Amino acid sequence: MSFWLLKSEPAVFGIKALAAAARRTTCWDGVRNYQARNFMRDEMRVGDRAFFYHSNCAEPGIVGIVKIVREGYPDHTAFDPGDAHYDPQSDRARPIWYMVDVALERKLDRAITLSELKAHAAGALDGLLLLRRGNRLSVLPVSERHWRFILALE
DNA sequence: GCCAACGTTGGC
DNA sequence: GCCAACGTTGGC
Repeated sequence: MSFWLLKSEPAVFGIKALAAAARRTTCWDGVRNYQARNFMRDEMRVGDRAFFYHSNCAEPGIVGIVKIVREGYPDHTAFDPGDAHYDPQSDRARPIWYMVDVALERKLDRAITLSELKAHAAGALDGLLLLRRGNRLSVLPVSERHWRFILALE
């Protein structure tokens, strides 16, 4: 089993929206970055776990845990001219963008904020991609060692 | 293939 | 709202 971190803006789709979704499940659509796509298309497996991270908000941080319930498949929002993530380069015969389905496993008892994670940047969380300067990846792997450490902070 | 311009991300 | 970082685009 592998571990991941998925970013989402709470104003767009936060943990509350996921908790309210049918079967507490959603497709992780709209990712338009090749590296992030490759992780979803090629590496995520059913049963993998991911941190649900709130970005671009007052208090960025990890707020929940989700599990991957469906492996990479074409992101249909790329085919829809009315969708904000429409990409005319992508079509059903040759899809460019992929997504996975995730289900909420649980909300954390408390949010683990970015500033709290940063406090360990030079120690136990050295190498965590989220903390790399200027990191903008919205889907990124987390080592098992880092996963366990972060959960112990909760 | 280089690289400047541009758009987006995301913390603050 | 600002701005640094960085991915993408497109002219050459």
